[in-house]
Parts: sequence; structure tokens; C-alpha cells
Amino acid sequence: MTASPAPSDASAYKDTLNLLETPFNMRANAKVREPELQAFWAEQQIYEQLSREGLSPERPGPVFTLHDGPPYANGALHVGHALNKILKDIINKHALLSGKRARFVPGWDCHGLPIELKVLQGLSSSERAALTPVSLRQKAHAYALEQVELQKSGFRRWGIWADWDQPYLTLQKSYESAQIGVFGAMVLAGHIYRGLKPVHWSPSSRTALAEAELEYPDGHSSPSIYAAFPAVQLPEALATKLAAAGLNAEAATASGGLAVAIWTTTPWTLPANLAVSVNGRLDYSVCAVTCRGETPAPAASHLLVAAELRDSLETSLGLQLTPLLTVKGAELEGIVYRHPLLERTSPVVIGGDYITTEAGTGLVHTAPGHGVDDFNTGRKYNLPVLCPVDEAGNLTAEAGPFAGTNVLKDANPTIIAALEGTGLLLKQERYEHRYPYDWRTKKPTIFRATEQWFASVEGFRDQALAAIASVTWLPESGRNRIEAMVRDRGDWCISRQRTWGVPIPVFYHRETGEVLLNADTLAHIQTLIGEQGSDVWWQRDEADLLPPAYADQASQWRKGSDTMDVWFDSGSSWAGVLGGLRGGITPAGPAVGDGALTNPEHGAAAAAPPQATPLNFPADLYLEGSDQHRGWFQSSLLTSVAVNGHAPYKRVLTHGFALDEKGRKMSKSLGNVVDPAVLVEGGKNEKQEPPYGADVLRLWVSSVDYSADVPLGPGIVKQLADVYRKVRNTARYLLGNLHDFDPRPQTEGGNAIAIEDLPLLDRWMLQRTAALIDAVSADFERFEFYRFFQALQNFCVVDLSNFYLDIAKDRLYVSAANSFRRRSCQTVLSLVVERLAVLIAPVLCHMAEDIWQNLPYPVAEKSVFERGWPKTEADWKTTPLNLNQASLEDPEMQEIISSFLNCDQLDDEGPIGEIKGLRRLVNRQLEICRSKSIIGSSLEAHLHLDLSEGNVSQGLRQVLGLIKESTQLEVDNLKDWLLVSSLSLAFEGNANPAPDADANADTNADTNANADTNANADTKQLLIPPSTELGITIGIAKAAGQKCERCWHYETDIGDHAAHPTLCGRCVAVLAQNPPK
RNA sequence: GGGGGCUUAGCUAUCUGGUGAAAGCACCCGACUCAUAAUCGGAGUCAGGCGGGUUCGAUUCCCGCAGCCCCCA
Repeated sequence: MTASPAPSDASAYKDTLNLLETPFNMRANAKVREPELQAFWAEQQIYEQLSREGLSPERPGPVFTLHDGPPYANGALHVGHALNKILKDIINKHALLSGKRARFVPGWDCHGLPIELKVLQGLSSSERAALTPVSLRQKAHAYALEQVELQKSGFRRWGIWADWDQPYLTLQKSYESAQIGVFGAMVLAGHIYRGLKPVHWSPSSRTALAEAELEYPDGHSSPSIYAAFPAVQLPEALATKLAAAGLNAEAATASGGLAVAIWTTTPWTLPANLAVSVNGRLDYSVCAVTCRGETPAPAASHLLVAAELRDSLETSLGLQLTPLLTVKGAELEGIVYRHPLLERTSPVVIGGDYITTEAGTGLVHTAPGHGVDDFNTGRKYNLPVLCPVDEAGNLTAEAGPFAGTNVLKDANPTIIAALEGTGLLLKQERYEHRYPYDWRTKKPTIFRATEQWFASVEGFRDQALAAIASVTWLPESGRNRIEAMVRDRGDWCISRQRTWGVPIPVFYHRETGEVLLNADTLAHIQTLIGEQGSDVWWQRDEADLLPPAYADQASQWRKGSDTMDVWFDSGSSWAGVLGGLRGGITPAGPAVGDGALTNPEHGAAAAAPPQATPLNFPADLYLEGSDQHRGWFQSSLLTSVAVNGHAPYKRVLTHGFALDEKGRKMSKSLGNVVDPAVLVEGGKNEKQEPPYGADVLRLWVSSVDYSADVPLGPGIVKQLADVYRKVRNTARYLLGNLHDFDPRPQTEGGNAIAIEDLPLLDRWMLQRTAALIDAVSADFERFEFYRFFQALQNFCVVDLSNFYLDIAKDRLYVSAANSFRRRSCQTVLSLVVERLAVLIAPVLCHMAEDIWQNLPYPVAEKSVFERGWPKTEADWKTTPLNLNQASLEDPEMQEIISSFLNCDQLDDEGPIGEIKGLRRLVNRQLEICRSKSIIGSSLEAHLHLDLSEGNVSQGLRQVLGLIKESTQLEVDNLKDWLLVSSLSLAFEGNANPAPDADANADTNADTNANADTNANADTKQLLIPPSTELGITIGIAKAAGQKCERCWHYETDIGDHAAHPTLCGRCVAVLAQNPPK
């Protein structure tokens, strides 16, 4: 052995250490790096290849279809979009890594009122006047495409993988055509009908609205009135009872006699009143009216009210109500009353349980044209659907003297005034309640009976409920939610009086109004739209829209002007995208030139990329916010059940809403909005709003339990950025210590140590990694990504950084470059980093790829995503341990070995967990010394452990026995694991002070580290009083000898080597192998 | 107004009818200066939104209230 010359400067020994070396930066520089990585994926066609071939082209994996619910093509992306699309992407990327062909076709919902209004708002009044339906539609089309591109670029920046060049848009010809196909199939199945029905109507936008288009702002108040409707006729039985109670029929029905008291918050509906409804099961009282205080006498001597409400009505009406007779509501049927304002009479009828005693009088003013309950009740009694209100909300001639007034303006006061004039107004007051507003114009809506097209849910409700039962709902509560909705919902109004949408392809006879809608016309229009797009409906006249067979009668027909509810658009995506339409009416052929999406199963592959993976129908998964139980989940279900008889999806996963850190909704007024674009790319002031990158946004999505609402705010983002950096630094450390490592086995000329030759410590690390793989695999399978997030953090922080890597520093830096002690550790680092990269890839896709691209040795896969999901290696857990032969045969030791090998759960560390516990105790003592400035680094300490007391935990004693038996003491060495320079250990039954676990491991592998020769251990002076905890007595002494300049350990042989007077024997030996340059 | 959901340390998350439930991060203190805009160590914090009930005993079961969120009318 030849000693190398000593470096001139002592600190130059630093250069003889094997320190970190990697271009993988500590800081992500995400703003630049993430787009580079995305470009790499694009160039290498990683997504395209994996989604079409799976991991192996020879054996393509199963198709997995997560069908994208189309966001509305309007407005900037918000964190809700991020939550939704990133969740989908995490699932898809995990599927791709698992070998599935997860092709993701993104979609956009492009029709509808908001876009139409947006376009209209951008026009001057003269432009607006000159607008034709076709030109409006062209502008809306262009606007939607613009918005799609904006949103698309945002999604791509988040690292979402999808067929971005072949998305589906509900305005595409092929999509529209498929949608007509769905509509047609429903028509032919008898599920579509036309009828007069009260629907939510917005006078401000002159259209019917879907429930989804309504909002209920706070602070709405309506003018509520109590009114008396004079009875003019009584049923026989009631008249008899009344007479017995002292009120004869003649008096009751005379002017100023008995009246029924009603309450309404919509006085403007009074002209449409055709009945008063009562609840047959409630009690009602005929009461004599006496004036009280200043309240003027009403034009009725007796009032009929719900018995339960009599008290409260006395107060609110300011009248004394003396009950004469109380009867069930059912007995009131047959009363006829006179309309208080118009010349007609109407009946009292039995309504339903919607009539309660919570407010009002228990008798409900019923206008079948202006309320759903009213309509249903009216239908039972064959009442006409009277609707004296036009589309602008103006009362028509049918409203008699009130014609011309507007329901949102002067109709109420006018009618109230008229009522007051008759003496039949009992009371008026403002009433605050939630009231539906047009979501777009923010103006109140009304119920108004109009001619509409409906899908008769009644016709397939049972099938729909059966379909719901066959779907897996995650979380399970989603099932009850949608089931209740479908069970109770009424028919679906699918028509809209708007221009920007897919037309309802129907013709009306110009004279008779007869409807023309059959297989012929449907197929013809479907083909036309498939070729020309739905503009054709407005561009052509009837002669060119009707099938040839109707050519000679074209002039008799008028095309309809209604468009479809946008929920019907998106609800048809299973047909437009997944090709789920079978049977008579099918989607039209390929559309050219609009990026149309097609399905190979229907022979329409022209616009699709070559070898496009088919999509599954029903889809494997739908994943949207929980509000879509009423929206897309339901509209998709209803159309699919109506046409196919089954649901369009196998599983439905829902997520909550993104709220701020206090759990409140994000809003501009609260100033708590997190803009995902700012989070990713940084704000105007990058110091205040740094560019965190897409991975941090993605990490957020993974970190929260999305089955409930999820919080997000600046504080949370900062924490996530810290976690991101911790993971990144851990990966960087792994990469940086592999710069001279060849992962091939030593037998093939590489540096990797065989698993069966690894020391205990390394075997434990592999076990932990295996446990992580198992746990995280299950987390992804169950879509419980927050568990992955927690496990990842704990793995990086606790297992790696705090324990394994902390101990590894000495092995990696100090030991000779090619020593077993170092190569064994590198073997583990290499195995861990490659698996860690894959495990984080679904979530931290950019970091994972960055790690992969910075692996310092060649790997077979050009992208981390080609590696495939890691499997737990069996031999990481089961390979025999490297222990002395004698101990392997000892039955007691065999038990310990098996307890080591069998700890395969993440929360079960097995015997090594005991060491961590010991470390905590030791660290506590070291910290006491540190706080007294007695020592700094733990290497300045000599540790005296006395376990001879007897109540030391069995586990600790076992694991110490295990270490003692290791044949690789240069690694499995307690003093190294506890990061002290020397150690003496007294065991139970071992009166002699034990062994100072000694160094020189590199050169003296056969030294029994626990066989002490240092009889002075006991006499070393303790720096602080020894502490005893859990039976373990810990004493801290100053380590003997001097600090080695190179490895910083305190050793007694410093100065023994003339060439390196400041080094310990171990370092001298290392330098002999690796001479300094 | 009706239905559903949530409420555990500053943040995210876990757990449980019964001794101190509780991890990681953040914060505070300290060490190192060979992961250095890094790394290591130590310490503290709530008796689990509020009120009531069931029970020998509840954070965990039930009811009510409040706040927040979603859906419906």
C-alpha cells in the first residue's frame, strides 16, 4: 500500500470525496423546463404510441375509455377545470403506465345561450339589427372555436395528455349528425312529444330555460298577497254541514258571504287562475270574520282557511277569525267561486301534498299555465292551460283589462290595485324567498305555458332506474342522488327558442299545424347535417330540407325554429364520440374539414388518425363534478337509456368543488380566486406570485380528498411547493450519487450488487420501496390520490431523507468509489429512483420525466412512461438475509428473520423500526449536549448504550441481535446508523462493557464490529447525566481521538500515517485506492 | 323552503366506543457547512365546530344548532 502525498491544504481532502454530481437542478425552473418536456413527449409521440399500442406493440393492452365531459366553450379556465381535467389525466396516465390503451378524446360544449349572448353583446345595435340567424350562427361558431383554442392551450400547459388535434366539439358536423340520430331514435321509440306546458321562461331573453340555466340569488322579494275568492256554489254535503253550523248556503254564496282565502307571491298569475286547490288530508275551517283594529272590513263575512293556520292568519291579516265548522279538504271539492277580477267562475279542487300549512292559507291559487303543480292538478280536472302572457312577459288580451301590462313591471301593482278596489284583497306584503333568475341576464324568470318539445321520461323511467342500479357510483352516495332525481323528475323539455344550437328537425303544416317528423325526414336531415353542418337548416328552405318524396308538397310545410337544449347536445356524446348509436338511425358518414371525430366501428375513419384506438362504449368511466348528477350524467343516461336501454358508462366518479382556504366559494368580490394560469406561469410580480409550474397544480389535485369539496389558496400552494421541492431534492440526491454507477450486474461488468448480497440496511430500504409500490398501486386503483400524496411524502422524508440517505452519506462520500460499501448503496439508489420516477409520473409527470432524462446511465426506455407501472419484486422481500451461518440455524433467530422479511405494509417497518425508536432517544440526548454547546455534530460523540436492565423491548433486542449477526458489518453497523463516531454497548447478561463498534470497515470487512477491545469505554467521561428510558440507558461522551479531516469521524489513529497526518486509517486506505488528482 | 355533504393541531391527511389518537409539512429553537436558495436534530400546539342524548365511558352512535358547500323548489 502506497500512501498518496498529502494535499497541501487540509480542506482539499474534500476533493477526494465522492460528492454529488448531476445536471438535475434543485430548482424546477418549471416555466421553461415543463414546456421542454412536453415538447419531448410530442416529438417522441409518447402519448400517441402508448394510447394506440399500449406498452407493447405486439400485445396491445386493453382499451380504457375515460369519456371527457365537455366543458362549456366560454371563459377562462379556473381551478375547477384544473381539478377535473388533472384528475382525469392522472387516471389516464396511470392506465397508460399499466399498459392500457387509454386514448383520451377531449370535448367542448359549443352551443347555447351564453355564447349566443356573448356574440350579441359584441355587436352594435345596427349590426344586431342586420343579423340573420345564419350570420349569428357563424359568429357564434367562430367565437366558440376561439374559446376552444384558448382553453385547449391551457389544458396542454397543465401536461394533460389527449387527442388535442382531434377533439370533439358539439358543433362538429359528425357530432350534430349523431345527435340528430339520438333524437331520431327517441322519436321513433315514441319518447318525444310536443305539448303545452308551463316551463321556466325568461322574459328577458324570451326563451324557455332548463333548470340548469337558472340561479337563485339571495335577497329576492315578491309582492305577496292574501285574497278572498267569493264562493258562489257549495257542494250539497258541505252546504248541509254549514247550515247546521249556522251559515246557510244562500248567505254563504251571496255577495259578501263566504270566500276562500288564498295566498300568492305572483299576483300577475291571477288572470290565469282557473282553480283553487286544497290538500284533501288537511283540515279546513269556515270562519266568521270580525274586524280588528284599523283593518278595513273585507268583502266577505266568512273565510275558508286551513284550520292549522287560523291563529297565525288572525295576526297577519289583522282579523278575528271565529271557526264555525271544520272539515277535511276533501269535502271542499265542488265549491265554485267567482274570479275576483274577471267574469268567470272556477272550482275548488283537490291538489297534492305540495299543499302545506307552512305558509299562506292552505288553499292554493291554481293557474295551470304558470306552475308545474298547478299544471298537474289542472290536468287531473281537465282544466284548460290558460296562459295570457306573451314571450316578453306582457299580458295578452286573454287577461282582459290587464292586457299590456308586464309581469316583471306593472302587472303586479295594477292587479293588486284592482283587487284592492273589489275589497277582496286581504293583505299585501313583501315576501323574501328564493326565486329563479335567468343565469345569464340575471333577471327573474316566470313559469309560462308554451308549445315545447319534450322527452317523455315517464316512458323509460324504470329502465333508467335499472340502468342506474347497474352502474358503479363513486362515491356510493352518488347513486342515491341521481336515483332520487330520476325517480322524481318530470319530462325533459328539450326545445329552446334560440338560434345557436342544433335544430329540432321538424316541419309543421302551414295550415293545420300538423307535425312532420318520421324516419324519412329524420334520416334525410341527419345526412344533410352530417354533410353540411346544422347551418343547413337555416340556409335552406323547406324544399331543400325535405326528403325527395316530399318535394311536391314542400310549400305546405314550414320548418320549425326551435333548437335543442344544450344538455341534449352533451348528453348525446356517447353517440357522437363513443359511437354508441346502433340500430336504424346511425350517425352520418365522415365529416370533412371540421376536425370531426369518428368511430371506426361505423366505418367513418376518414378524419381519424391512422390506427386510432377505438373507444369503449359504454365508457369505462365518466368523471365530473357532483353537480353533474343533474347535468351531464343524467342527460347522457336518459338519452342512452331511451335509445339503447342501458347506461353509457360503467363507472361514474365525482368530485367536489374547489373552495378557498376557509371553505368559501371563490369569488371576485371576496378576492379569494386562485387563477390556475397565474399559479402555473406566475403573476405580474413574480416575487409575489412565482411561477410554480403545472406539477404543483397537479400535486394539489392529488393532495386533497376530492370526494368532498377541496380547498385551495396561497397558503396551501406554498405548502405544496415545499413538498414538491422536497420530492425533487430527494430525487436529485439519488441521481447525484449515481453519476459513476453502472446499473448492470457486476457479472456483466457493471457495478450493481445482487439483491441477495445486499446488507440488512439496504434490504430494509428495498422492502420499504416495495411496500410503497404496493400501497401506491392500491391508491391509484381506488382513485385515492391523497393517500399517494401522503405516502410519497413520508417515503421521501422519513424513510429516505431522514434515515437511509442520512446514513448513506458516509458510505457514498467517504468510502472508495468502487467499494462494496458504496456500490451496494448505489444499487439501492438506482433501484429506488427508477421506481420512484414511475410512481410519481401520473401526478408529477414533468418531474418524473425530468428524472428519467437525467438518469446518469443508459436505460431501455426513452421516456419514463414507457417503463410501465412497477411491480413489487418478490426477492426484495423473500431473499435470505446475509447473516452468520450459525445464527441462520438458530430457531430463535429464524423467528426474527421472518419478522424482518414479512413486514410488507407501509405502516409496518418491522425490526428496523426499533432502530428508529432508538435513534430518537439517542438524538434527544445528543440535542441536550448540543444545546449546552458541548458538541455540535453527532460525530463528536461517543455513545454508551446499556440495555442490560432487562425491560428493553423484545423487538429492539432482537434487531440488535440481528445486526450483530450480519456478515456485512461495514454497513450493518449500529454506530453508523446512529451517526456517532464510536459506541459501546452493554447487553443483558453481558456484564462486560460491550463492544465499540469499530470502523475500518472498508478494509476490514471481517472485523467483528461488536467485539470490543476498548476496555476504557466505561471510563469515558459522560458529558451529561445518563438517561434511562424504555429500559435503555444512554450516555453521551466525547468521542476519543481527533477528527479526521476527510470523514469527520473521531478516531484514535489520527497521526499514525505520516503521509496523511490528519486522516484516519480508513481514509488513508481509501486514498490508497483512489488517489487524489 | 326541502334534500344531501362537510366541520380533528396554521395546512393537508389518517384513526378509534375506553389508557397520551395523530403523520408529513409550516412555524419556533438548534446543528452542520461533504444534498448548501440544501441537509440533520429538538420542541410546542387541539382534549377532535357548539349544545344535548344513548352508554359505566364518545372524537368515534343518535338528535338539535351554527358555519360553509352542492342539489332541488
